[in-house]
Amino acid sequence: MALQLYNSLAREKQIFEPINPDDIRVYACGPTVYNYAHIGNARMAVVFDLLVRVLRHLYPQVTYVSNITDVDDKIMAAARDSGEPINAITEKYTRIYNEDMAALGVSAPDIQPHATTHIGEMIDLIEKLVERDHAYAADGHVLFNVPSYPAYGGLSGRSRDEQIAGARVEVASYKKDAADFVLWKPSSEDEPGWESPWGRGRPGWHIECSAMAEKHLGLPFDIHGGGADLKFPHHENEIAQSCCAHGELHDQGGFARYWVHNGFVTVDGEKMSKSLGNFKLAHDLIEDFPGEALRLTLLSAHYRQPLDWSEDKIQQNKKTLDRLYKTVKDLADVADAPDATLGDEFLQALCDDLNTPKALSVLSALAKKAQETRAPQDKAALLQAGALLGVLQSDPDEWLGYAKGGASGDHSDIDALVAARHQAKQDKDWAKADALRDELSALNVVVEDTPEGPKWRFNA
RNA sequence: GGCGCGGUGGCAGAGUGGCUAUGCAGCGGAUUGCAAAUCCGUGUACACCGGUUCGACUCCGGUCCGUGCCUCCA
Repeated sequence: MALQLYNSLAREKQIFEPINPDDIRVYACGPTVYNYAHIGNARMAVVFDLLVRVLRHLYPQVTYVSNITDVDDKIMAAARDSGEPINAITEKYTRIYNEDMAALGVSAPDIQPHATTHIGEMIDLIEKLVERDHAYAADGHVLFNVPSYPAYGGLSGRSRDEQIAGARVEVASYKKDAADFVLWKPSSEDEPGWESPWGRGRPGWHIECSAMAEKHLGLPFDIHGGGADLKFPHHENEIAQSCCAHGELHDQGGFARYWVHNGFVTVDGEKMSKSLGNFKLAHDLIEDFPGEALRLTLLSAHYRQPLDWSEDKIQQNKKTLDRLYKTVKDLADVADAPDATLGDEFLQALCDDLNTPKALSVLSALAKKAQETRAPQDKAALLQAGALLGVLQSDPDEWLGYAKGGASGDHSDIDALVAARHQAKQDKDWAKADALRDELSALNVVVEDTPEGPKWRFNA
């Protein structure tokens, strides 16, 4: 089945044609690790996790690289503010990021390169750019000369003149052109730095992704992604650096063929951002809600659309999962069908530029069908569809609260109340039975009468 | 100002030139001592104004509103 992706570079949906169908190569810009990731950051991780899952379903091998930016002025500022060493901060937040994303069902990338371990590759790349007259050293800095790359601006769709007209920042005096950007900058003694042909310094932001993508994937590779706000300047600059370093002055696809950008998470219609203070940390949310409910919420809108975040929406998606898990529980005695294949309609939805809302509607239809037919292949189709989305993989008893937390909890009191109510029912003492139900409700316990006798669970 | 995206039923959210999206919530019914679950039924939705068309929510033009990027940003 043909995968279609909206390619930001072409500004249209295109059929994905791999460079080498035997190894699909994907790069997504990862976090700068100086504090907790918010749910907007998590959206990118979940979206690209899904894209990689779909690619793995379609192709025999996928190499997914997503970096950790562990050298950055914001990290230095965080270190100053907290008094902690820089590497303590970056290690801490890298670990937390990976844990939090795992809680959202995000599989680890195949390779998670750190910027600080690729300084040599960055210096090599900068040297190439200097040799080819695309970059120049000035005042301890090395800058990329934007006018040397005529195709500049192709991704974000703005000419160089437009950028200058809109420039909000003061232009440093050492720049030849207002649009030029930093590849390397000097570090003072108390700042992290590496020896280079231009003295002790550290890389600018954009060069790391060019260097790491090239090292781990080779050029050109298939798909490069990230949040929509990275289109300009970050991705624009990556393209400029990588294409110019290799003499690809005209083909913007000389770096990556397809550019995929996810939309923002908003709050009350406004972009979630650290400066507005309207952000929700993934780390906090996973304390309060199941990761799967958060993941489903992130997938409930198409990835390129804005997603307005609210607790109500999480609850709604949790209820959807509750219903689906009830279906799975219902089908517990239906045999597995290991050789069953994923339904076409479901895969088609995801192959249409990751149309997750459509896919979710198919998922509901699959659940309904499986419930009706109780056929092994229908059950398998439901579970496989869930697996591709990264949901519905927990134990339904666990999810629904029937699993009572193993040996840790003593529930003899609840068992006694349930038994007493059952006895009252046998005696047709409805008043007493209802009173006991109320007591149990107060303990957050739901009792369900089934043909096999009463069952109870904690109200999740 | 430049470039872009969007306005769909109570809410969320796809999609299509003519045929039920779907989910959550609600309503009616079946079932149930009660409840839960399940099943059946149930909504004359596509910002506004023009145009094209046999027919537009879907295409074109305009208007209004919201929102994003324009070198911190997923």
